[in-house]
Amino acid sequence: MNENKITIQKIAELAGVNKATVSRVLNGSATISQKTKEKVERIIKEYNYTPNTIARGLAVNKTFTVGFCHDYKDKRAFANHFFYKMLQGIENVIYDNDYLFLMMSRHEREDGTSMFERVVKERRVDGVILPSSLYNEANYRLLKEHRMPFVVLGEREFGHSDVRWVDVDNRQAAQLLTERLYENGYRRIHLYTDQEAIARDKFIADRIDGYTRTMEKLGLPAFVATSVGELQARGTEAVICCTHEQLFELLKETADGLPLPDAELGTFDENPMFQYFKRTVHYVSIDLEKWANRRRIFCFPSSIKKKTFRTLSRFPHFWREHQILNKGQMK
Amino acid sequence: MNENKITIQKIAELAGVNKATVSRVLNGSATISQKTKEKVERIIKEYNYTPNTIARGLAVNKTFTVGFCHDYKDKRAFANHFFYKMLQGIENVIYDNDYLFLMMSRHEREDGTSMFERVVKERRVDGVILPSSLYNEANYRLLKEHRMPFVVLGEREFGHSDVRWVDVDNRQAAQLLTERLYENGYRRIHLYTDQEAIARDKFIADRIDGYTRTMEKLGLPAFVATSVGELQARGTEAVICCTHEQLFELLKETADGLPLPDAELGTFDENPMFQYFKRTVHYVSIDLEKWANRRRIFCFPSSIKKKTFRTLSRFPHFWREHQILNKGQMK
DNA sequence: GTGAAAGCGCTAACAG
DNA sequence: CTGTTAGCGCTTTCAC
Repeated sequence: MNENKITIQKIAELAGVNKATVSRVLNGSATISQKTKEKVERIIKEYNYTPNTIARGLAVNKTFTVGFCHDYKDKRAFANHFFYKMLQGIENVIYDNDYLFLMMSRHEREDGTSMFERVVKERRVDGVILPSSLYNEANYRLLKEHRMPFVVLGEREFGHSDVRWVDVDNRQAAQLLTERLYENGYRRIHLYTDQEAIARDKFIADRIDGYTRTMEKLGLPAFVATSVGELQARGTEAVICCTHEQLFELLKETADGLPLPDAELGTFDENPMFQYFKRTVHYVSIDLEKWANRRRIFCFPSSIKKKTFRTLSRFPHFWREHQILNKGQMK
Repeated sequence: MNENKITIQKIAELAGVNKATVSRVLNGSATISQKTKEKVERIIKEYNYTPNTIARGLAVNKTFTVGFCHDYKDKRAFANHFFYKMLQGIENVIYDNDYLFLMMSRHEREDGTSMFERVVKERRVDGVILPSSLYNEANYRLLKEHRMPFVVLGEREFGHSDVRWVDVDNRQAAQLLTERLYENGYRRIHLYTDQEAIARDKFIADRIDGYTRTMEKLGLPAFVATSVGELQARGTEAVICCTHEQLFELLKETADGLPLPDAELGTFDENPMFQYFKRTVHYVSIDLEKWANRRRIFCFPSSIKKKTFRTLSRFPHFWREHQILNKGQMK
C-alpha cells in the first residue's frame, strides 16, 4: 500500500534510537533524557509522524472509541430535536477527550446477530452509550459478560444496582409545566398520553406522577387521558402532551377540524419549529448545551482524558444524586 | 483483563489445528478439507467465537469502518431534516455491508490539528464521506496524500476530475417549484436568497439558475432578492426561499408583523413540521428513503460487500450521469 | 491441505 | 536512561 508509510520503527532509525524510546517520548514517560526526547520530537515533527492508534490499541487492549447505539427503526428518535442536541453534546465531550465516536444501530444482520453485539464482543469500542429503550436484560448480560462499560440514556431499572444512567428530572418538569398552566389561569388541566407507554417508559410514568401531585397540591382534580375523546368530554382547558406524538396528534386537522380547538397545548422538550406553529405550544425544556458544557449531562468528567475508559462504569448518577432539575423555560 | 478471552489461537488448540487453518476457514479459503473445516466451525460455534476485526485490520491494513465528517459548528446541518434522512440512509448501507460508521466532526483540538485530519492520517477508517462544505483544497490534499477514498455530499468543483460526489438535481427542483407556483396562479414569483451563499454554494447557484430559466420559459421576469425589502417593493406574490433559513426569516413575526403576509412561500426539502405551520409552505423534496433503499443516493453499490473499500473511489456519479431528478412533491 | 514463522505498528516488562 | 524481547490477534507467504 502506502510504501513510504512512516512508522515508529522508521522514526527510531532516523533518530538513532530504539523504537521503545520513541514510544516513551510519545507517551510522555518521565524516564527520558531531555536530549533524546528533543531529538526524537524533532524527527517526529520533521517527518510529520502520527502514531497509529489502532496498533497502539491492539497492544494496550483499547480502542479509544466510544460507541453510541440507537434504534434505527425508531423514527421518533430521529425526528426528535432533543435527541440531536444530546448527540452533539456527547460528541463534543468525546472529541475533547481525544476519543472517537462510533455510531451503532440496533441493526440485525442476516446471520441473526446484531451489529451492536458484534461491536461489543470484538471490543471495537471502550465503552457504550445506549438509550434506555435499548437497555434490556439481554444487552445487560452481553455488556457485563464482556466487561464493557456503558451508560444508559434515560432512567430504567431492572434490579441491577450497577447500572449507570443519566436523565433529567421528569417529575419536576411536569410540575413546572402544570404550575405554569395554572398561573396562566387554566384549571381543567389534563394530561394526554399513550396507554402502552405508561407501563413501558419510566419517563412517562414520572411525568404523570409530577402532574398528578402538582394538581393535588393545587387542589384540582387530575385527569390522565389516553384518547382525544376523553379530553373532549372533560371540557379540557389545557392539555399536557406527554410526548410530541400526542402533541402532533392534537395539532393535526381532521375531518371535523382541530381535535381541541380551544384548549391550550403543553409539552416537554423544545422543538425550534414550535414558534412557527399555528397553535401556541407551552413547553418545558432543559438547556442541554449549558449542561453539556458542564460535562455533566453525559457523565463524562474531564478527568477521563488519556485514562482508561473503564472509569466510565464508576461515574456516579450525577442527575439523580445532585437532583439537578429541569430549568423550566416556558413560552 | 478478560483472562478467558477467546482468540484464534485458542480455537486452533481446541480444534487441534494451527491458527492459520482457523484463519483459512474464517476467510472461506478454498484449500481446506471439508473435514477440518467442519471441525473448526463446530468449535467456533461451540465457544461462540468472534474474530477480532481490529487485529484482522492491523494485519490486512483495513479498518472496516467508514467515516462521516460533519461540521459541528454548522447548526443548520443539525437542524436539517434532510441531513438526518441522509445519515440514516448512509448508516443502513454501511451496516448492510458489515462496515462500521464513525462520526467525525471538524473539531479542532488544542494542538491545532483536527480530529478529521488525525483519523485520516492514522487510517482509522477505510473511506470518508464529507459534506461539500467541508471539501476544500486542504482536505483534498490531505485525503489524496493518504490515499484515502472519499465521496463528497453535494456537488462542488475544484478542478479535480478525480473527485466523486453525489447530489440531487437542484436545477430541476427549482424548475418544478417555479412551475407549480405558476400553475397555482401566481405570476410575480420571486426568489429569496443569501447574497454570500450565491457564490459560495453551488446548490444555491443551481437553484437560482433553474428558477431563472423557468421564468424565462414562462415569459415572466425573474427576480432574485437578497433582502426582505426588495421582495416587499416588488409586490411579490410568491417567494421561493433558497434555504430554510430564508423561509424561517419570512415566517418570523417582527414588530411590523409578518414580512410578507400575503405572499405564498415555497422552498426546497421537506420538514415534517411544515404541516403544523401557521403559513402554508410549498416545497419540492426528494424521496430520500426510496433512493436510499435503491442504494444509489449514497453511491454504495451492494457489491462492495467484503471487498476493499477502495472501490468507493471508483464509483460513478450516479446522480449526474443518470440524471435522476427530484421527484417534485408539492403541498 | 496444513503447519511454521514472520509481520502489521505499537507497548511493556526486563535487563543492563 | 535506553535497548532487547516478547507479545496484542490476526493474516500470509513459504515449505512440506
